[in-house]
Amino acid sequence: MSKEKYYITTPIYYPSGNPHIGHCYTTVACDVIARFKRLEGYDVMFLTGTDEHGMKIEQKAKDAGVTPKEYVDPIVANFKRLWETMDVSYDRYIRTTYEYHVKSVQKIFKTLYDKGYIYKGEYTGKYCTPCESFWTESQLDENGCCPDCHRPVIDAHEEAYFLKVSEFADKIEKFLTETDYLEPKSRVNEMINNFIKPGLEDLCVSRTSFTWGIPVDFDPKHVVYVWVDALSNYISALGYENDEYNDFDKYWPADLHMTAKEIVRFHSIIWIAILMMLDLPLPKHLYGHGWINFNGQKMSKSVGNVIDPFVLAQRYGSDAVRFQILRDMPYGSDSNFSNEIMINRINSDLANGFGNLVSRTVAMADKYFGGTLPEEREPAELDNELIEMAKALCGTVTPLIEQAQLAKALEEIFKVVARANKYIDETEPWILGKDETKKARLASVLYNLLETIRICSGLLAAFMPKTMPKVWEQIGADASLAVYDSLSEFGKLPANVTVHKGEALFPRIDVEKEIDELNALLAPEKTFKEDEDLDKANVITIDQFAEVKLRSGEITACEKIKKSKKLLKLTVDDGRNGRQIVSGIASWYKPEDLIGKKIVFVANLAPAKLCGEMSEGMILACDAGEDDVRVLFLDKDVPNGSTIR
RNA sequence: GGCGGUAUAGCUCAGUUGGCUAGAGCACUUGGUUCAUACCCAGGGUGUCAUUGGUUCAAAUCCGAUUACCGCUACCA
Repeated sequence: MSKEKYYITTPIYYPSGNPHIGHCYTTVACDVIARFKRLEGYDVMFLTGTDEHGMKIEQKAKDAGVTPKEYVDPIVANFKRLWETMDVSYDRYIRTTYEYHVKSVQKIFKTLYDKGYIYKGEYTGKYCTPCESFWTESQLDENGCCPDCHRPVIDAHEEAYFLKVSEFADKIEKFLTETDYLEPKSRVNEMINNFIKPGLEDLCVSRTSFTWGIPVDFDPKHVVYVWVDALSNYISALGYENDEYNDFDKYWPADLHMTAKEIVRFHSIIWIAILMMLDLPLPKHLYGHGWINFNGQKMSKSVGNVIDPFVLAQRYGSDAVRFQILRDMPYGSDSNFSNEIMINRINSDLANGFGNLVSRTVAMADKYFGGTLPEEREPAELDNELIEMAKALCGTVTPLIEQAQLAKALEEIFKVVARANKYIDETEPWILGKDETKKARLASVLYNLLETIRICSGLLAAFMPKTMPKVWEQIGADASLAVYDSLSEFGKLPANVTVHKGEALFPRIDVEKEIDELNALLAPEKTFKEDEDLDKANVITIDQFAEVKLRSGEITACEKIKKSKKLLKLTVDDGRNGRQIVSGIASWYKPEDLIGKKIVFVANLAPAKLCGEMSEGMILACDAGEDDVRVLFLDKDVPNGSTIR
């Protein structure tokens, strides 16, 4: 009987920066599923990797004065180090810079070209002449100007290859609506309504504006653009069109592509189109999960809330981190993360719930029987509910894990843990322990607890691979009892099992103390590169500075501009006739946060019309982080219209 | 602006095809217990089920309107 295969993938991550908790979530979720599938007896292929080409990396490498490969190598090493830290059991790691992948992509590109699915055309974009950069409409700033230098852009054309995805619109729509490929289902609507219904456009799949990528072998001034390059990793890593591996026939199609929601589009439309063009079988499932927010806001360095997974793993153990990020991720939507949530979760579920259950059970077996249970038993009616729950658990959890509903699966397991704790109170083993005639009853109680722990720990092993073997050691089970079939049977431990008291599995954490320490750790993290920008060429004279007229003002009214996501319309009391200023800060401030506040504005900026609203000036704000902006506020008693110098 | 979604206890959320006093976990609080990691068990809620109109014997649950918030809106990877 040959084992069934199971092929699961993470996206390949873009190593333009170091990995964070978001990468952890996707990868750890895949790891749990992969481990669980292995437990079930599947022949699992778990793939992860890095997507290392593209303009952004070329640029970052240039800034750092190294080659793109040199830039990327240490970051890739960090990704691998993180997966090691987090006990991620990937079977294969692909880098798009690997020779074999390059070969595959070139062949795929050529095949698509020969089949007529790729054709040469012209790409129209926005071009900023001073920056020598191409931009897309969506990248432009709120004024429709260059996002870097904020100067106007012009229409520009470059020769490029296009992929005829438009031809496949109907087939893709059918695939998305008639199969359960894309989960959660709400994403299907978004894909259909936003892309397919308005008319799917052909996709530009090559670039000439940068060189860090896979060359189109029959037209070397072109580089294969991300779509064909990155997405192909899922098949090139199995040896499709290369000699490095040859298990494509064995593992393809993928059983599950796991991704975060922002790249669902690529995996549900573009990837499917490419596979259809290549006449390859289509993957079975795509799960687009939500993001991890920090205290309800996006993660941001300036708030000190970027969570370094290495730090967390070091402080709490990788298992606790794995547990937490999966435990609170609701199916299909974003989750909240904070140090406090994490610590509370560790305390209540892991320390108080599961850890303490193991601790008290083992301690009693030790105290009343010297560690080894006698074989005599005395069952009672009371035992049945616990036993039935434990026996049914595996059957409940298995499909949940299959559907990537990992939070739900954990919830089910911890219901049984809670029931076991209650069972101890109901049976009162400490009273049985004092009565010589109740030894058989006591042995039954403890045995039932040990068995319940065995089943729970067997199912939890995919989630917390480091800790569960310690549990088995303590309850006197060896790993052979943590095989899948034994997890739906009750009574696998030997009747005269011997337990071994051990360390607390998950020590309780002092919440307040811990949070203080974490905050202290995060505070000095900030590093600034600004000084590097302040070279001699940027020095200005005091007269030049005086040309900018800065004044104080008070925001007397403020509202969102309906047509724009970013813009707020401010009415400012400038100590004179008042003026209206439009500012692109809606992502960070709500109108009610601003009304009544004193701000600094540029008084002599040329007026401009933004989204149909006149803006007379600009308020000052500071880039507090990668995606964080803070307005400069003045003291309440500063008169409106004062000169600032 | 277009398309979609959500609005339920202090917090995070369950509430299946409309049906009995609307639930869970956390937090809080009272009591119990002592085997255990100051832990575990039990009890404790005046929640306008966002607002509003409608369908129905009956609506948190279906339909309409309103408000608020969120997601997606394509060549960034």
